[in-house]
Amino acid sequence: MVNTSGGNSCFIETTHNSCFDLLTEDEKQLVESHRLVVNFKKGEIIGKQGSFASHIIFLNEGLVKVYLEGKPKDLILKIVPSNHLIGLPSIYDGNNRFIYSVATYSDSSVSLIDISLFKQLLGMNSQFALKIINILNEDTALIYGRFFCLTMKQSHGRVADILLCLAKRVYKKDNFNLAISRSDMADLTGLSSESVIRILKEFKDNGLISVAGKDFTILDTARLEKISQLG
Amino acid sequence: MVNTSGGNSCFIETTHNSCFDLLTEDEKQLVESHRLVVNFKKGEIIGKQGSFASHIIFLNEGLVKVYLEGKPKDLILKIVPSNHLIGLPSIYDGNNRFIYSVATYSDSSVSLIDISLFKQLLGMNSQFALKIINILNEDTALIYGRFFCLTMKQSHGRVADILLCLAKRVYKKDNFNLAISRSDMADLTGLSSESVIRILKEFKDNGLISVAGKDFTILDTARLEKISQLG
DNA sequence: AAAAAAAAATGACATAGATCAGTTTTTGAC
DNA sequence: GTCAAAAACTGATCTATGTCATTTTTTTTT
Repeated sequence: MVNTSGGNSCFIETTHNSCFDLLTEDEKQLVESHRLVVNFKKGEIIGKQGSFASHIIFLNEGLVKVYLEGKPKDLILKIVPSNHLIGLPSIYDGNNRFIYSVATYSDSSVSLIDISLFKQLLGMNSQFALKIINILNEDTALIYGRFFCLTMKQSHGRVADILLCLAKRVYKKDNFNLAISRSDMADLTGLSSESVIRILKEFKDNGLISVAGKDFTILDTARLEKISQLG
Repeated sequence: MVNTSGGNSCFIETTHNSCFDLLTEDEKQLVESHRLVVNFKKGEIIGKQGSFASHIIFLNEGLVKVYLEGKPKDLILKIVPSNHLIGLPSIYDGNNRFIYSVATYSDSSVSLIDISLFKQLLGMNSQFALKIINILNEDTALIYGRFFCLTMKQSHGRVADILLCLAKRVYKKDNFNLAISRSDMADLTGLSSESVIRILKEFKDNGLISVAGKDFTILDTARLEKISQLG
């Protein structure tokens, strides 16, 4: 199920909301009463790498990117859709820092859960802890896949990969109106925007996709998948 | 403490044996009685990506690499020294598969702990589970650092990085006799062995290090660190 | 609706690092 | 200690992709 090498490396489909089902009524109540709902506009930063992580983030609605800040360019670790937990790796014995930055692609709503409450729950409820371990491990598999993709595949493979990912996981259909810019796609693939544009044109010329502005249609999934494997 | 961007990306110093201290005497006994000790020679494969992960691995003695298998080249995720747990990400609700391969750099001894027993312990003992979450998160931070290093730094930075890592963490002194080959260093840095050799020569010519065969001495840590930052 | 700003597209060029084809050195076996 | 095999090294290319400079298109603002 979890595909490490070769495959697609976009984001996890399974949602994280179910983990709260493992809490007792009292524990749920505790979370509910300590939950803060905050809205963010497109492009805003929800969490900043290195800063004190006071809360675990649950994305109610929206689309965000999780990334490491770099001098010339950032490294996007993953895209996270709604109903996912963000910031779990900040749960760390030492100081609870954000190990990455989080910013919105579109208007988003998040619930903030106090990190010490969250740790308390983990220490109280081992079934909940086990579920969180599951979520962390699923995430790890995802990041490994992306790590592999960005270090071992070359440009065509990476673009094919991201196109398939967008179709299959984000929009769940073969034709979609892309919410992100070419420059975002460049960040996502670790390429320059010029390269992304050139490769998209190539794919278009070869009948793999049709592109008109932000309207994309995947025409030849099979061939794209082949290219994604190691092209 | 955990350095994500910029810094060194080799492996984690803190050992994992302490996590077992959180078990009760009965639980410890259970682990002890189900533990299998196995020895591996240099270059042998301990775990194979994709195969069924029946056990969690604890490295008693030795040095191993954890890597994703790739067609032309593998991607080394991390080097793991003794007293570390390996294979924790296999703890996954679905099928327990190895999400990576594990092979020895040198003769090694491991303890194998049945994965369902391990899961059982996690479900029983929430303090233990919390500790495992900590270990997973520390690991995640490490991998992020390496991900950043291999995607954002160029060749000189990567080689400087690995040299510093070897000196600081593996051998814990500035002069050491390297156990791994240039080709292993290439794998570790994601470069070709020719490039590694050329850069080592360059560093040598510039008085940053001295190299004679497998004997390395770090001469100018400060400058190497600068190069490692983003060179 | 016009003007300004941002994003997308295109072409020319530069370059980091891979690949290839060799030579030299080291290691290991008998 | 000799020979064979592997590893280390070197130099000459090659190529994928980034960078830069410019134009066209789209989006946003007024």
